[in-house]
Amino acid sequence: MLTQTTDYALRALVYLAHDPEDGYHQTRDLATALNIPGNYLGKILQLLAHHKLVESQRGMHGGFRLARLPEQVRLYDVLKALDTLPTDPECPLMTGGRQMELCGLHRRFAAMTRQYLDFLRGTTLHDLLVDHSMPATCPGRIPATDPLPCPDHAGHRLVVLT
Amino acid sequence: MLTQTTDYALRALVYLAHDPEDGYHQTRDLATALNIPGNYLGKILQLLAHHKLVESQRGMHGGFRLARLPEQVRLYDVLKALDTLPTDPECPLMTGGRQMELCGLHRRFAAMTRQYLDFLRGTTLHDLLVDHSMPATCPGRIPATDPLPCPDHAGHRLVVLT
DNA sequence: GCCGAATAATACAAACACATCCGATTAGGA
DNA sequence: TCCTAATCGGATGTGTTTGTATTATTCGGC
Repeated sequence: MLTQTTDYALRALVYLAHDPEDGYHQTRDLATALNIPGNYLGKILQLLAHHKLVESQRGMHGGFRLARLPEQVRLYDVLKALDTLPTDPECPLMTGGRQMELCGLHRRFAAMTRQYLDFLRGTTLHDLLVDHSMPATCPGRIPATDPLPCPDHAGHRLVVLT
Repeated sequence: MLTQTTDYALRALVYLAHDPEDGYHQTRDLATALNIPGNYLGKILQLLAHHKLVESQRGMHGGFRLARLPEQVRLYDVLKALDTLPTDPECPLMTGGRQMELCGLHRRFAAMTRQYLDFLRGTTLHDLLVDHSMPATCPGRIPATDPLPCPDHAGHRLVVLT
């Protein structure tokens, strides 16, 4: 569901979103705090910077910070920047005509995909932070399917493992 | 959403499911009909055979056929055989303790994943064949989210592209 | 019962993407 | 001017998707 790269990116962004006014955070700090290979995280952050999701600053006291408010960064934007959005499934048995008729198999997976995309479009970094309950903006009605079992954890950023 | 291999496998199985009593179908025929590289399809079919989803017969008039009735093959079984089921996401920030507490990010993706798994468990090859409407067994409530736009196409197997 | 054609089964390898690491370069602060 | 940290390019290992070739079965005809 979540590719490694995407997971790393989202975790870093959530970290940065905790208080957006906090200035720049260095790659190394993020990497150790989030338990992510530093070199790779660097590349991911660069990608996010190219797509204007984070801003970078070189030199001393440099690092990365969010380029927008957490409310303005949808998961959709992140996956798009990383090019890990699921593709619109077309039935490969129909590719010839413009007749966009999906076979039963692909129609179902298309529905799942659309639901997933709705979820990505309806959820922002801010939603992930608040987290007391599922956000009203989540169209996937996930909470109905499965009420969250675990209690929330506010000081999330401090709970990082060894 | 659907990996290439999984898509190939499901398409081949749906093909075979059209009439399960029809005897054996050769890899080459499946490959040309479904527009799938034959060599690779052979490997996939072997995998499915090892997992008892299809039966194989060598030699003249040999090939592959379903090992069970279409109603008894869930998408879940197929993905499991191909080892492409999504893994239960655990929050990587918590891996140390047995305290299975997922952070907001991973909790949401876990919910999406569970929904996807329910869909896979609730859908069989037979459901894909009938296809007049979403099957009652589909717990993902996908139809509510998105009523299927396209009309059904019964003679699916004959509609294969050039 | 034996031979040869048909077909799955298996092995090997090339091309590509993903995840990871490393070293050299560039820019900003003190 | 130095130190620091991002930036950039390449090298490595693994997994996926595909192609080619060889082997092992099974069937049909003689």
